[in-house]
Amino acid sequence: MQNNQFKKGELYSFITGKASTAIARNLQKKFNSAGLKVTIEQWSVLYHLWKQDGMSQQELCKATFRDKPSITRLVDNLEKLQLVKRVPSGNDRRINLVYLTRQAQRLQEEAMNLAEATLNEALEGVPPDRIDVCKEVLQIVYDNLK
Amino acid sequence: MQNNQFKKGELYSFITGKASTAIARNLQKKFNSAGLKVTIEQWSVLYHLWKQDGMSQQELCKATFRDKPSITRLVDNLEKLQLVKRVPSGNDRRINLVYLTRQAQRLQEEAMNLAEATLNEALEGVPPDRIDVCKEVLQIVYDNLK
DNA sequence: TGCATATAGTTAGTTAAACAACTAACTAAA
DNA sequence: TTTAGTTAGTTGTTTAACTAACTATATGCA
Repeated sequence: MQNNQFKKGELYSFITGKASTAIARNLQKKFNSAGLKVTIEQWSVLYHLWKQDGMSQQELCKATFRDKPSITRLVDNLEKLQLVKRVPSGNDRRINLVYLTRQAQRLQEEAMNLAEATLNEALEGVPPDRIDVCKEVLQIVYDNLK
Repeated sequence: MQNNQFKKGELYSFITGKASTAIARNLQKKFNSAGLKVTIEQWSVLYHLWKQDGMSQQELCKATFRDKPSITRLVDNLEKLQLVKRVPSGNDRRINLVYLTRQAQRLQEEAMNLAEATLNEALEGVPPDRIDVCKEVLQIVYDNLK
C-alpha cells in the first residue's frame, strides 16, 4: 500500500472526476449550439457504431462501460430519434444488432469535429508528454479497479 | 490550437471519464459493504461539510461543482436520512446553512478511510510523480473549460 | 433427449443530473 | 420608497445510472 500518495484533502476531485464532467458538459453545449439533438451518452453509443456498425447491445455495453439496462434505454431513445435500428441476428435470436441509419451516418463528421474541438480546448497549454502520462495513469486506475 | 495531440480514436475515454466512474463505483461498493447507507453524491456533500460545517447550499454548489437544484435534492435526501439539518441564516433569510447531525459526524472517519483505501487501490503501482502530473493536467483541463 | 446453466435483452424502481421556470428575499439606484 | 436587478433556493421535466427480477434463447453435459 502506498499510503501517503494522497492527503485526505486531495481525495475529492480525483474521486468525483470534475475534469471529465467539465469535458462532457462542454461537449454537450457544443452539440446544443450546433443544433445536434443528441446527449453525450447517446453520442458515446454512436461513437462506437461509427467505428464499427452493427454491434450487438452486449458489445456496446463493454465498449461504453455501461450495463445492459442502460444500453437498452439508450438504444430505445436513439431508435426514437431514428438514428439507429435494432436488427435481430440471424445466427442467434437472442441478439439485437444495432445499425446506424443514414441520418446518423451524416452526423458523424460534425459530431467528431466538435468532440475534437472540445478536447483541444480542454488540453490547451498542456504539453503532449504530460497528456500521455495522464492517459497512462487513468488507464492504470481503470485497470486496477476493474 | 494543438491539433494533433489527440487522434480521433483516443477521444473516447478522456471524454467519458471511465477512470473516475470506476473510482466512484468502487467507493460506492465499499460503502455498501460497510453498511454505510450513503451514495457517492451524498458523500461528496458530507465531505465538504466535514471540512467546514454550516456551509450554505450555494457554497455547496461551488464546492461540489453541482447546480442548485442538484444540491437542493441532495440536501433533501440527506435530511431524510437525518445526516444534515437546514438552518435558516440569521443575517439573510434567503440562505439555508447546512449543518451535520451527530450521526453524520460519527460517519466521517469510516467514510474517509474507505475513500482513502479506494484511492490507494486505484493508484497501486503508479509512481507519485506521475500522479502529480495527472492531477495537474486534470486541474488545467478543468480550468480551461470553466 | 432433457435438464441445468449461461447469455442477451427487457422491465421496474430508486437516485441523480441538467435545464428551465419559478418564488422569496435582498440591494442599489432613481 | 419604489422599481430593477440579483441572489438563494425550490419545483417540474427529461435523460440516464444502477440494481434486481424477469423472459427468451442457446449451450453443455449426463
